[in-house]
Amino acid sequence: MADNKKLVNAITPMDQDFAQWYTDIVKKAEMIDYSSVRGCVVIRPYAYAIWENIQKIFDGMIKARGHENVAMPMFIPESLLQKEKDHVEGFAPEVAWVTQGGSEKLEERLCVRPTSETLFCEHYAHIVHSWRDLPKLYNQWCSVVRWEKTTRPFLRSREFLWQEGHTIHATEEEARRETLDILDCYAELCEKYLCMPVIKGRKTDREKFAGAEETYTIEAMMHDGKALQSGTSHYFGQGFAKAFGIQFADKQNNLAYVHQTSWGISTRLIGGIIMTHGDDEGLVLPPAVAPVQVAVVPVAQHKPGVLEKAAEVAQTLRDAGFRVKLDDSEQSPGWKFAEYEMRGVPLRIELGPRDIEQGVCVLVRRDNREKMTVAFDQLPQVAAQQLDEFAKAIYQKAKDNLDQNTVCARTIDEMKAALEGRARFVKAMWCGDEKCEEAIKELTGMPARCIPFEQEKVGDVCPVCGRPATKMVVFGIAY
RNA sequence: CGGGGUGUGGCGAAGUUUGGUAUCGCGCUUGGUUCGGGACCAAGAGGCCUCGGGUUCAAGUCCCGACACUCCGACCA
Repeated sequence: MADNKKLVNAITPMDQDFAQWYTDIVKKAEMIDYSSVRGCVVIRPYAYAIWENIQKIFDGMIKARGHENVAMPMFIPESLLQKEKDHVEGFAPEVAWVTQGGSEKLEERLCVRPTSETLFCEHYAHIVHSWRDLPKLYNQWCSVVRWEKTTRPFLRSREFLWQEGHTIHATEEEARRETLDILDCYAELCEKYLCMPVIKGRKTDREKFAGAEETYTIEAMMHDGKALQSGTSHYFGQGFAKAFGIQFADKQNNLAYVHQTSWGISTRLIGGIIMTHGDDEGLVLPPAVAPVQVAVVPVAQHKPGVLEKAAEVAQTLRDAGFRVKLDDSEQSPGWKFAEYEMRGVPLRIELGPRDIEQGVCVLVRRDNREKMTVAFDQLPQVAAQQLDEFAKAIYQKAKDNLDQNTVCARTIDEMKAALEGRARFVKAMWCGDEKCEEAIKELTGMPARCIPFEQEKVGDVCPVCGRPATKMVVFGIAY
């Protein structure tokens, strides 16, 4: 009987089939439900709580930097979308259109926003007149729609939640600094809070955002060695400003165009967390965003005093600022242990009559299943310390994965060889010619992920054309 | 959008070759016994077999079509 149950609830081992493992997790940990529209999912409370925690952290970061939240409409008239040529070309293939309102056919069809540059631009053109109006540091939390061909929960859905920042500045220097500062915020969010090491860098022209002058990115490596673009920040120059007429009188009373940025992170980060830290038992969640940081499991809870003590312990931890779940359901302790491991709760406390007698409880870490006996009066300090070490440990594990699966290559053959058996990141020199970049993609299957800020010299010449090469590029298979 | 796979109570499957009363396990409900790694016993409830058309006395099963999920490719946060 117990065996059958295990079979039913089993998560496909990640080494056997990583994609199936991912799908099993999002369903079994109650993160999503499929809706009747292809590519659109229900984000269930457990996953949404993670998103809310990400929002709180990042929203706090940008508010501290002077950014303000706004809400833009979700519809963009076709004529507005078409004002910037590169932009519309980039997005046209994947926009959803509204052609009818009620029973009336619309004069002009409306696109459901795939991103809101055009709306921000139109608005900025209305409200900006003087250098005194600048900068405008706007952000919105919303959902956007992109009619993707193939979809996967969190990683690529037709509607997804994100944050899009859109700022305009009086000078190029200030706008460029904003672009890079935000990239640093993204890197901090990922590394410090989500425990995901990232590579910061610039996208090649081929990979940059439609309409951008420069696109910057943070690239993370998933457990299977594939890359996940986890955040992106663009410098637009004055391209949009000119297309939309965002002008202001500068200090010398000359009419000038603004310099613009935009940047975003999305619920894709949740997919990143799953694929960075998860294991065959299920999720492993970074403490900073875990909806439950400590699960309290009473053992022999019908015995007098057990539930009372468990409730007291849970409350003590809540008072100390932790997110705590006391599970007093009728499930067996073993079931609860497995359940909270599957859900990735960083710490579990087991508490039974034997412990209570001795004034202790058992604390178990999700990452290594290490058990330790902790006196009640030590609990808040030990929990804080263990959460801290937990975060460091899962960061280090992800960092080791990144380091051990990043290789240098000087020739196409070496690049191909690097992908033996599994996906990896490959560092190689590049001459800067887009044709060579394309050749590498064709020959190895890897697009350029980014030109890292931290450059290394891994060779002297481009592996494709043999010409001198000075830029080191990270290539990899992407989600 | 191209190529595969799948669709049967909430979940996982059998049944489809050879058409003939809808099966099993888990979960759920109720009662009882349990409780330190997914407990056990007993009694119950729950199904237009994805949807739409055909063929047939009769369709989960055969034929045609749609849709969804999923994997592998081309594109993206």
